[in-house]
Amino acid sequence: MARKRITPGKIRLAEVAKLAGVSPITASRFFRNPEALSAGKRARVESAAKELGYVPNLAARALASQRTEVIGVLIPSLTNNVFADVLRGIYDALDGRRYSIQLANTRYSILQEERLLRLFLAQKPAGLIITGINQTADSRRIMETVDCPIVQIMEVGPAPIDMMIGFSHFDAAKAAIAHLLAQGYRRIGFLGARMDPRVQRRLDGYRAAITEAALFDPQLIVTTAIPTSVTLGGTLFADLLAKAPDIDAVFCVNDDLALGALFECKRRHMAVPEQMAIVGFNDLEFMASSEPTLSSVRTNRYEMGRNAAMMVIETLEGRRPAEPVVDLGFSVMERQSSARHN
Amino acid sequence: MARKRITPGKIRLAEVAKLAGVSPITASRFFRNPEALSAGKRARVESAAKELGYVPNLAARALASQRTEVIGVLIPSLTNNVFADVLRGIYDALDGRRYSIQLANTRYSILQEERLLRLFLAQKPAGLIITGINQTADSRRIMETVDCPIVQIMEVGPAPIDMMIGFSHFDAAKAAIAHLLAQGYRRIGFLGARMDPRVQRRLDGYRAAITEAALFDPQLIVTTAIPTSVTLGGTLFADLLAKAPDIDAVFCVNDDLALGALFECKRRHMAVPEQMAIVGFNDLEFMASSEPTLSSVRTNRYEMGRNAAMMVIETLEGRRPAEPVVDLGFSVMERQSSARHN
DNA sequence: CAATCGCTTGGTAGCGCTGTCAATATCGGT
DNA sequence: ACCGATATTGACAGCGCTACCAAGCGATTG
Repeated sequence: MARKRITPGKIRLAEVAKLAGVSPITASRFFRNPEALSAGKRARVESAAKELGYVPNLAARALASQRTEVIGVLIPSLTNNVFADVLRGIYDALDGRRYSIQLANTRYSILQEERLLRLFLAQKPAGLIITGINQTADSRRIMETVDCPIVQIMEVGPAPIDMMIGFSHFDAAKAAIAHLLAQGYRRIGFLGARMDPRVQRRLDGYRAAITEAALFDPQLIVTTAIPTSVTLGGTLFADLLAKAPDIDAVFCVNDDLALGALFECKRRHMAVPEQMAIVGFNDLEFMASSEPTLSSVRTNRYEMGRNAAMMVIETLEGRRPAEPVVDLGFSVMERQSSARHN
Repeated sequence: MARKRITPGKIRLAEVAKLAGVSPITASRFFRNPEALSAGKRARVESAAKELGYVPNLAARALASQRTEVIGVLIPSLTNNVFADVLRGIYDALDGRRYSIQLANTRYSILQEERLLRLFLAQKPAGLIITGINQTADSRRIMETVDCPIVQIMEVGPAPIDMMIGFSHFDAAKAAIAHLLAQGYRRIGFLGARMDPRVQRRLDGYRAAITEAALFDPQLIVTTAIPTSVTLGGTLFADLLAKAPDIDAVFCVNDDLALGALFECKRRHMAVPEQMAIVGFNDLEFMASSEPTLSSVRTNRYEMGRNAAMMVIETLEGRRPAEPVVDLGFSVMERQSSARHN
């Protein structure tokens, strides 16, 4: 038996079209490509839509058009401040646009990432933003075959899947060490936590710089797989001091560790920078207002998120960015904690 | 003319049903309510789906069923650590479940919130999580008429729209001040930034406690609409000292301000807590490992997010929580920065 | 003046799934 | 063995929108 499942009060495209005196398909076009309509009809549809308070049904649109206006974002952590800034950039770029964000947390697991990727791509996203350049072979293959703009963020490297925006963690760490060396420090320790691929590359940069200066010593390196925290910074710093009591500086792979190291210095009544220089990474807001102020490597996280989203949007709108790989660089912020070593 | 738009390679529910030897509707039921099938068919559909790598088309499902499996989340800030924890809780609760999250940032504007709310509700979300209890009258009316579980988070108060989980910011601030009073402090300053409704209630709590002790003095209060930061904490603390040089303690509405105040003390060579006690709010991770360790009011942010999501899910699954309003409480973490005043 | 072109508009059918109800199978009780 | 109740299964149409193609129409062209 045919029982119409009509929803009485709901305003559909057909209602708008009727009020505007056009066909439904013309009304549909108004929402997708207003320029295709003649000025008269455009105005009629617009006012009809406003009068009725029409809101398009995205599910119907997605089903009929076989695509969505959702941009998938895969990040490894929700807690890390670094990603908060990136996300803010992404959301800001999309503000007021038709696209929306679908966020997922890979928890630093590339297997989890692959699973989420399959889930995302099955729903035909308009675009994809994914963290880093270390995906599983399968993930990579899937992404190469899929037909939507993809931006890898947080770092740059060879062979982008599609587009890429970030900076060289290797160079950034190397520059931080170069700064310490230039300031006269010689026994420079390394503190690393979580040791995800990007942190690993910072370690490589440290190693390269310190080896070039013929100052390498494995005793100077303390790392752990444990997620980062300020408390952990203190602990790792204590470990480092136990292994190498004669260090005169420490490079921390992020600012939380640096802050933890600073507090540990205070607890031990070690003067910073006189007895111990400290350099962090990311340049979170607090680094500039601690006592002493803490040196760090500034990374452009908000811009990274914002630009990544813009690259996706522009590609979708047919204005593909001229340069698919964007290096946003970094800058070493030289502050009190790494002032010149007498 | 009828030209079928058939997508050749795609696996639809019909294909799965055919391979399993059942009708499409039975296969459909398998994915929504497996228990409704006989064991035999259930196994057949399951293996057919796996063999074909079937992934349901969510747009079609949403269109046909007139609902989505998306839970909308409205938060005022993406940067604030506090919400990072809440979000983590929400995402964790939904992990492995069918529901997904649609996140939106109100930027502390209830007008923006209302706009986003309309946008969300037009897409018929499965549920909604919204921050705070201060919505526009229109927002409130819209939410009251909509038929999906709604949880207000971050605080508790009278007249929940539907469900509510949080704690009393008034009581929490009052408890922090009570602690300082009990420790022997008498001239207790207040530092507030952003001054959103919840911060406002913390100010109310401060005022109530300090008035009860007959120690109220408007000179002790420094607030600003500027968003919070560590740097701002230092600045506000300096302002406070200028207005009331004789203060012996300061209560900061969040931990960033508290950290900024601590650094400012160090810059001024003021001993903490001997010359200046400091208490923060939220108990972020670093509070326990600073030097000196910083007292704070612990709030259960992760649990709040997690429970809010669970309340939505349980309602959706017909197991509505017995108690619609959950007070998660708080605890005053007494640390070195507010040690007993001689 | 017929042929051509580009712009705008409309008709038709179908996107993949599920709500509704009907039909059939199964079962225990008497 | 029969009956009604319950558990399973199926048929049909429709959710609201857009892809596709065709047609109308005035302007342009040789």
